[in-house]
Amino acid sequence: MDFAQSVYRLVAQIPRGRVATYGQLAMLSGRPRGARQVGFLLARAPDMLKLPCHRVVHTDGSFAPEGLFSYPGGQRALLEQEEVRFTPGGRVDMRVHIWRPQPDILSKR
DNA sequence: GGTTTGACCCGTT
DNA sequence: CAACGGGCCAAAC
Repeated sequence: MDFAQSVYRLVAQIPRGRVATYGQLAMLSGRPRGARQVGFLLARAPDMLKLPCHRVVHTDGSFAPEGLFSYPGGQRALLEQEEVRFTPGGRVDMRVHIWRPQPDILSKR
């Protein structure tokens, strides 16, 4: 399967209130060192896919650069709406919200 | 076809 | 937690 397709499909499945990391998505898509490519793919993802891109963060729970999300308050505000909890340092509490998909996530369909 | 550029990641300080 | 250095890889120039 195509790398981009795999990434897009995975992002589409991240549930509300949970987050995935770029590296994690790269790993699940069979390209362990392709984290930067995941970022690239999200940047140019077709709008019609309506992907929950705000649920993708850095491994340390920090966000994408300011200004990427047109939404007022940015990525953080979008996550707050899903009742995501943050650390005192202002990052996503990964211990709680990291997404753990079932192993067969890619084999379906 | 070499160089620069990123929605990255990791270890060290 | 922040700052730095080094590694990473495909696109864009």
